[in-house]
Amino acid sequence: MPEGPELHLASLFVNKMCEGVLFSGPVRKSEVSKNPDVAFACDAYRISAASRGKEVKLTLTPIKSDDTKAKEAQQPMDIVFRFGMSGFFRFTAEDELPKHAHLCFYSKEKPSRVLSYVDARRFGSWQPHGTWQPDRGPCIMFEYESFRSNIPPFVPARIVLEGLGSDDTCKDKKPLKNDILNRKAVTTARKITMKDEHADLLRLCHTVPMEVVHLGGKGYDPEKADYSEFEAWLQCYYVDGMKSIRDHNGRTIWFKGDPGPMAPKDSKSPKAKKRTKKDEEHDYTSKKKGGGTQSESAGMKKEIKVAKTKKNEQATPPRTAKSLKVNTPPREDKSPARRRKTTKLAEGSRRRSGRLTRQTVK
DNA sequence: TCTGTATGGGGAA
DNA sequence: TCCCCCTACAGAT
Repeated sequence: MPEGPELHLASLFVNKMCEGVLFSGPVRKSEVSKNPDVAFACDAYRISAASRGKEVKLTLTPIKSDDTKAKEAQQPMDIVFRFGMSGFFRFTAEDELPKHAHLCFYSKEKPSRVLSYVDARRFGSWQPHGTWQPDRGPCIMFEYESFRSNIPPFVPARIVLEGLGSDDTCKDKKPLKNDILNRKAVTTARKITMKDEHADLLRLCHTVPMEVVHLGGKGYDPEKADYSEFEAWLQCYYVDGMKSIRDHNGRTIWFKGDPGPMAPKDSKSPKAKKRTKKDEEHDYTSKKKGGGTQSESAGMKKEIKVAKTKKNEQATPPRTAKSLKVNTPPREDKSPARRRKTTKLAEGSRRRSGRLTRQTVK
């Protein structure tokens, strides 16, 4: 499922920060981004946001003035964002524009404030005049009934899904559609989840991200937010005592107990992963010492690209370590060193709350 | 300085 | 099915 909760929180963030703010001028794109320019310039406009699954839509709405009434009225523009691995929104002073800000909306006042789309890895994308991607499935958080009705049962998942109807048979039916899931409902859902090992898998796809959305008042700021509450909520991902295996795509699956019959036969934990020939070929940095092969030239090409990128972007001061307190049952190894290690490795990913599950079912 | 890890999604094979 | 698009950062060397 990944980023659902995070994208939704991003839309809430935009609406909160941009409420009452008048934006003005052109939308500016960084030079390094390969995403399309946003041909929108307006003397005065407002910004609002909505989310659906793993997409966020910004709507730029021009404000009519006497001047513009005489001219042709400018139309609103939707821009649909997908965050890739590292996208998020910030709202800052103009002189505090974040590194890797790739699309910027400037407020009308001086000095300006800026709503910026920030994306270090640049895997994210945006589409001017965009629409919700038509071939995506229903939003598991806010189109739960649709999500539930037309899911073809993948054969490997048959055992898990067997016996599930198209209807949600759980007693707690509050968190549907655009209803607001209150804390009481979350608690109820959690009790059901904990109580029944065979809790409805489809429902968990809905309740787990909704729990993240409703974790409470820490706000949305992927660079500065306090993730301790979220980290305490995690039950499996990077939690001491849990197991992990790489699947055939090299993706790490976290779980506890028996991995099940479909576990990759030669799978290893991430740390024990043996370096393969494919890894070597993929690793352009190690080619520096080699001699004149085709892959080397490809590697060098990449290096040049990397150097180019670094030239365009300023260095970031090192981040300070964040503390991690996991409020789950006591574990054997609680040494600060161990905790620091797992925390830092996971930090960047764990903060991407939506892609995490409390209990991975595989 | 080098290496491994994070893993969404487009597109080629 | 797999490559590729990218950067940040911790830990190893």
